[in-house]
Amino acid sequence: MPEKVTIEAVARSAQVSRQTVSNVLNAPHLVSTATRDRVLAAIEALGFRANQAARQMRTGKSRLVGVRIDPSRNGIEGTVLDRFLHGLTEAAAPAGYRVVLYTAADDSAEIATYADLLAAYALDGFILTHTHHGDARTAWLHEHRVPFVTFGRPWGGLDLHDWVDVDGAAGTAAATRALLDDGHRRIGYIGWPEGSGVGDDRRSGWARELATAGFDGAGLVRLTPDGTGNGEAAARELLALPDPPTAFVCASDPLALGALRATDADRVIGFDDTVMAEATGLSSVRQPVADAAATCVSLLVDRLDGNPDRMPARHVLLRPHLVVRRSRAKPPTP
Amino acid sequence: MPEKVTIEAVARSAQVSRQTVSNVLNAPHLVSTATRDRVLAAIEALGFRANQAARQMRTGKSRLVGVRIDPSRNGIEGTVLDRFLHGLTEAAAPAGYRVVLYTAADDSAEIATYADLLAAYALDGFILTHTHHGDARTAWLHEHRVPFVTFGRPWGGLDLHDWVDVDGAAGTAAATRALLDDGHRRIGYIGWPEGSGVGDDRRSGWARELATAGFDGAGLVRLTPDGTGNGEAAARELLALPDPPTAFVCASDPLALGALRATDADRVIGFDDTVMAEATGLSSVRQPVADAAATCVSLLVDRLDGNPDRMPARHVLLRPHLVVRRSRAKPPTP
DNA sequence: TTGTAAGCGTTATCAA
DNA sequence: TTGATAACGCTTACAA
Repeated sequence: MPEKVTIEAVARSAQVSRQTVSNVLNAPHLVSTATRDRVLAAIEALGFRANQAARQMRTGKSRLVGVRIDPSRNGIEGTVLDRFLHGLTEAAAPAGYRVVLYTAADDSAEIATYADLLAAYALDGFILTHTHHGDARTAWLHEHRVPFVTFGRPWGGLDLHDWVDVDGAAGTAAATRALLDDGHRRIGYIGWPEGSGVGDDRRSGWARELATAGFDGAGLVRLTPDGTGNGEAAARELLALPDPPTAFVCASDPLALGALRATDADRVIGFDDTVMAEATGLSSVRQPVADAAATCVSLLVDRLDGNPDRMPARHVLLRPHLVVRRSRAKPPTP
Repeated sequence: MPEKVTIEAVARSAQVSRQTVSNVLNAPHLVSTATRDRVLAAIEALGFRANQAARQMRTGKSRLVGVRIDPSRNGIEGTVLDRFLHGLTEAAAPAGYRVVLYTAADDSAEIATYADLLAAYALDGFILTHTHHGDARTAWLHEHRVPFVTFGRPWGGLDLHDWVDVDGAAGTAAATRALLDDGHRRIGYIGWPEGSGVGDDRRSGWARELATAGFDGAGLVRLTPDGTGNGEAAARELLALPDPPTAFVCASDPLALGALRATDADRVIGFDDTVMAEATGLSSVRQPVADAAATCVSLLVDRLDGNPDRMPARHVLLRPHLVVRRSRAKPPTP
């Protein structure tokens, strides 16, 4: 390991006391320009980097934030979560923070982990994903005054913490709009079973856009989990209708990929713009995941560096955009 | 935040000195059973958790290991990396270690980050991915005596560090074997351009298995990067041959998905078993990523807890397995 | 503007 | 077997 350079060594090298070096670092305005430059030069020359452990003992701050990493359950989340983690790590570093990972099987296990991480490593805050109705985690963190930001709205829970989310409805609305613009009039929706905030949100965008355009989506919905063949079966059911849809908006790329086996790519739009969309030339709604991550970091860091308490909860809703692949179909002959 | 419980509080509560509590934690054999139980009870009752920063100041160990998180470039790596990170985090926790993330644009940036992470946070070690020929990172870490394990062989570089890898050749060999068992005799290979250790390795498994069975793969190879349409184009080229292949082994799921558009799923096998394989019912070779992660952690922790120096480099090669989806085709009529 | 002293929570050393 | 003391590297009073 590289031998360690302490503040003491810098002080000796710059011919000042330890405290002056510390002041250069933490309160530069207290130090004369001449000494500051001399100290800075010494820091540079020796490659000094303040030891966090020692710093933490005095300040109580670790400059570490925690994020849970999930097993990529139903796949999609995996790739989005991955981009999210990368975005967080990249945004946190320039702000002087590092990301620590943890896993947890459920909310209560996660809460136990908070306690552990807080006591042992003094994490400064957390970034939560997969918020849901009646989330025990946010309640616990709030109660214990631990700073945190969620990626995902509280979905029916109390709205008293910072959150960042992507407007899924706006995404499916844009997809629907694009299909309408291509002349489609009957546009089906293949999504997830009711009850998940994210799924319901995405469906509402399709329904809203269709209604706005004066068309009716009644009967053109099939709800099913992601999974082999599910998207295809749903699409076939809809296509077997007396007055079948000519295009599909889907809640996910796996579902869209299934629908694709029942019809062609120009009439199907997926969600999340995963590798499978890219690999098959499928149009898909892309979440601004890196933006979301950067925003989460920025909200959290604001709170950590500012006064954590007297700061109102802030909410940011980002708009996804449609990634169009292949030329879309000409108006269908009705 | 939960109020902090120090070793001092435990000592008072158990009517012993601070040092005795510390001994119970770090050298239990020095303490009588009676006092030990009393101290343990107090620890439990107060919910004491040793402060890592303070501990680190004495021991120099942070119980933190670093892992780089990449932007999911060409997609596949994203989902595999994601599973890997999850596996690492899950395996590290019971061993008392936490995972810290960092990003880096290239090797030299990563090396700069090591220095930073080591100086500021005193990370105990690193787990590296994406090893390549002439990897400057492993050289630097070795030179600075920083413990590390790589997920991936050194591919031509010096073999003097611990590594864990998946035997890609065994995977494509198994895929080839399965197609041979189904009666296929001319089996094409669609893979990545030459030069990447991983890609060359996968191709060699197909070639070897075909040769072993007494068949010839000459002319049945197409090499192309992952990307929209590439797999399809490659498959079509091969199918246009005078004596075309009846089945395909592919280096990745995106390539396989492309090939799938040129022929049917029963004759194509992908690699990495990503969501797209699952969503389309494609057979694919699955890497034991969680095993690999657990093995990396175990090798690293061994080295950290044991004597880091006098320990020979250890290498572990894990076997992937073929995930068969859909019934495979009957022997083709030649 | 700079320096002195104290203390954060832990463990290593050494004495009892 | 247990306990007192010092030290890890830093920052926050406070004094010069």
